[in-house]
Amino acid sequence: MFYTYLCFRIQFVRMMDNKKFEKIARALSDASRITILQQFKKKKGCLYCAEITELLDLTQPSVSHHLKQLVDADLLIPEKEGRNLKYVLNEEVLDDYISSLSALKD
Amino acid sequence: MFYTYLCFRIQFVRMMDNKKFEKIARALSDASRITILQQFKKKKGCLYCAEITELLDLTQPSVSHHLKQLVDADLLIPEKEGRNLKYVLNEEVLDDYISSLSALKD
DNA sequence: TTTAAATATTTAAATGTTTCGATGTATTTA
DNA sequence: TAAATACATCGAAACATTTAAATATTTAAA
Repeated sequence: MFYTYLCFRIQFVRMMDNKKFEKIARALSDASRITILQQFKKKKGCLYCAEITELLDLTQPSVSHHLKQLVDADLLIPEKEGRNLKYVLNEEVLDDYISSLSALKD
Repeated sequence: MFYTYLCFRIQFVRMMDNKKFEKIARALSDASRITILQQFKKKKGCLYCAEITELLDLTQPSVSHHLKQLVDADLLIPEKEGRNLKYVLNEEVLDDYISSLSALKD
């Protein structure tokens, strides 16, 4: 006797308006910010502000500015830990953005 | 007797460098250009320059500028037809961009 | 071969972005 | 409580983008 399992995943896509889409695209349109996001892959989706500053060959105010763009676009979620700041990658917003892009093809 | 078909699609993902990714994201970070891309859904993936100019409440040179951004990012493929210009949505590049975004999550 | 139509380019003004130095604000440690 | 650490904000310079008016180019039609 065999059982066949059909596995699938339901993704609840929060529909994104154009303003939001534009903001995310703009946040993604900078070399430093792309570098930042790619680092999350290596650190299991969470990174500290200080680690990012080391990574980037930019001054601390510049890094702060870039992180603000990513947080304002909801791509990163900031979590305060004492006087340090931890950032978590917001995969849901990334998925919503991807869904909006896919919708352009239908 | 039953036959079960497992259907799948192999997508050949052309790996995209950060420069390219940045260019596409920037092309997508403007309200007018988002509006342009969304129109393709309604017109089966191809649109004429004149249709886009009507759509956009901008002067012809401005529209020309926006279309250039999208073409330079390879999101649109221009095809000359006499003195008209037809644009075709480049779904492959869109897929590559989506793949690069998905890769941020791994 | 003029003339008209469709699109591109140039130029310039207005606006937005990136960057850094200087400074401000929390928070922890001495 | 004073000093140190981590991060944010302000102000200004450099640079990029958006937009439109004017003009150029390409192609088709008269």
